[in-house]
Amino acid sequence: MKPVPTRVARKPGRPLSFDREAALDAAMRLFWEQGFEATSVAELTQAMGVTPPSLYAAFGDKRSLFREAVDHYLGGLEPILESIRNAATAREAAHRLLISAAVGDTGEDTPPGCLLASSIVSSSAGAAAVREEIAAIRRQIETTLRERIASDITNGKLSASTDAEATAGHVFAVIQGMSTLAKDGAGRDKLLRIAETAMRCW
Amino acid sequence: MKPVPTRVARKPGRPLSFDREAALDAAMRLFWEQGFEATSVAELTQAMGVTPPSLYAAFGDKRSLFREAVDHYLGGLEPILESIRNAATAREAAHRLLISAAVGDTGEDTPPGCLLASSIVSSSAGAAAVREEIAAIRRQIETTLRERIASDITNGKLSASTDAEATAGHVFAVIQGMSTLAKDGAGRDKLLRIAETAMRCW
DNA sequence: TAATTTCCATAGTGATTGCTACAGAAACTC
DNA sequence: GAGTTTCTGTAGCAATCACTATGGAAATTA
Repeated sequence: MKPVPTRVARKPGRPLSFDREAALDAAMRLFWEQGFEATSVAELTQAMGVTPPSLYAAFGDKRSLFREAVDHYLGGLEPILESIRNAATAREAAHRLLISAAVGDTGEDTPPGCLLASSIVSSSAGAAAVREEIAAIRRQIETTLRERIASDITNGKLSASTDAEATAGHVFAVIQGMSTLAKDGAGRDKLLRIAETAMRCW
Repeated sequence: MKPVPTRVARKPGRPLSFDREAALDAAMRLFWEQGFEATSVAELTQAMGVTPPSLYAAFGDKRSLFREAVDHYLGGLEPILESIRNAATAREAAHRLLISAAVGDTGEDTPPGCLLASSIVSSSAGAAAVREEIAAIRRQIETTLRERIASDITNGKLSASTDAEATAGHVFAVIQGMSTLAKDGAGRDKLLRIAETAMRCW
């Protein structure tokens, strides 16, 4: 059998005239800074360097673009959950989450705060469905941490009197809160010290 | 001199046909639930039982109404700051703040979460000024708590190695975060246990 | 080159945004 | 009652919202 010539998988017709990844990154930054509802499609097209029809052809509607931006921000949800499950101890998992949040909230060339924590905390009735999607992601991370804590309790690594739900909830509350503090002007050093303070209750 | 008859201070002309306080309360609840930007004036007028011209005559514009709603929510900022300053210890002040937040975030006939914490965390460029006003209130409360902690350090009630800024920031982060957790479905019991967990780092 | 396929720019859709002009109704003072 | 003052309801303002129909340009394959 003659080998089929390795054809470059190229679709017929005119190719995209813009860098899809770069455009998505620009959209992510805008959502990160202003939130989902406060960011208009007009602002998005301008920041992405793309006209409205191209945006809708490439990303669907505003909600789909936002979902993709969130995924682009997280770099996939599953790796995050896995890193929690695979940490040596629950305490270390929590510690890493807090430090990552503090650092991520105060990047030099990214908006302050956390996209996941701040882009839809309140919403109009119309955007309630989008809000719930993001809330589900937040809850998934929290749940995974709670299960990791519960696992350490069973293994004896943590005191049997530990309240897994409250401990995970506390870590998560601090993460959410640090995002607002960052948006209100707090710097990386302060956030890192808050993270260390939060770890003292373990 | 004949005493001037104690005249009831009544303005001439037709009086307001609606209860200003009740209308403000309705507006507060809507802002509390949906946030500042996601709440439209049309929704407000409907919930308040008032037509647009009456709303604007009584409260100015949407921003002024929001400011008044925030004040109505807090019951004045100064009493809160005073209760922090007058607490027996900084620790007790923090404890009370956390418990009040947990309880306030989970009222039975009020929206979940905290108006101050969740109504403008992100905003469009146009509402950035309003956002900053609320951020200033948040910072004032945090600063007052930090000063109360610093005071206890000087008095020897707290270890000299205590990081006042990080400790106050931690309390504040938990308060902000609990609001999001409440909006995501957490109940009062869970929030109260998170508050107790947060106090363990003292 | 011809045919095909896809993308892009212009322009505009109806709906909603915060806000207000206008006219008339209502409650006051005298 | 007359006159004044203020509030209310209708109706609509320009601007913006998310989104799209259409015609033509561009890059492909054959």
